[in-house]
Amino acid sequence: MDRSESPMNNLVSYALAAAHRRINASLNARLRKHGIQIEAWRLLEALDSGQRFTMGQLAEIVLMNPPTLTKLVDRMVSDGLVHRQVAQNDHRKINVLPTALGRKRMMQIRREIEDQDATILEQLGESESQQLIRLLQGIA
Amino acid sequence: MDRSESPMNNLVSYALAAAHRRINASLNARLRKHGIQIEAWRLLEALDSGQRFTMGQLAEIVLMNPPTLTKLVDRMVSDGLVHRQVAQNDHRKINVLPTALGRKRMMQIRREIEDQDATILEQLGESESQQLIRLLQGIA
DNA sequence: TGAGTTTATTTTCCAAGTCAACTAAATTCT
DNA sequence: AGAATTTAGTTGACTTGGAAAATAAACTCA
Repeated sequence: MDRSESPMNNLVSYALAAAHRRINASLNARLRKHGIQIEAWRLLEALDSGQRFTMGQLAEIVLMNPPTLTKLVDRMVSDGLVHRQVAQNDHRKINVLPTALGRKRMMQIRREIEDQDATILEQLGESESQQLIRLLQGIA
Repeated sequence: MDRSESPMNNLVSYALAAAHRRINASLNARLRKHGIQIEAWRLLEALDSGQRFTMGQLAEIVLMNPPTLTKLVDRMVSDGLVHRQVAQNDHRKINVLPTALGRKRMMQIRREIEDQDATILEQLGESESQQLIRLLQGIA
């Protein structure tokens, strides 16, 4: 097992960045034809549960910083995918809600993502994928 | 915060993105005090072997697209960390070489990175880290 | 040889991300 | 109550990233 091609290859952080880059690139290529960003899909997917989420909660879920999320939601609002609603109990908080179009778009894209994930599953095998997820969750 | 009901949490791609985000954030925080970007460190680290690398090879190693790397190298040149040299055998290719300052800076930062990686190693354990790296390399 | 193609890197123009400052609502503390 | 503090989200100035086009050197082959 030789991975000492460079001193970086022994670092978890590098292996993680490399793997992330690769799968993100292929995910992005797939989503490009839907004209949507991966974070936007995650947002729609989270919203699909029917649960109400605030901007802050969504920022954590979609893995973005708050200012970046604000701008993403701005774009999604003008694309008619979601809308904002001030929370009734706390007027500082903003709930984001999906539109009918948003839900529809999400369903289309979900297939693409599952397909992508199936490719990884096939490449690594079922049990190794499970284990990979487990190890990754140990970090995050 | 349990959101394992969400369909995203079973996806390798999501677990990977979440783990990557977390470790990158902590790595960035550490490197901020050195005023350097993680990709810049990777570049200096690669160059440290003494091997000559072209822009294209470096783009792969530091995990950046060529246009982005061009800009990073521009910045590093004006910071006095590296310099460019047209390859003698093929005048399309550009070799990037470290300056004395670049080498010095790299050594300082290497400690920071190794320290960060040790934290992960501690958190996951030696053998699980090895296995994580192995699984990640199966993807990349 | 030289027109046509491929390869390496950079440029341009635009989209997205970051940090720090800001607004506004809620909470805390005398 | 009401000044001070904390929390949620946005804004603005600036930096970085990305796709596609441009440049320029090397290769192909009739």
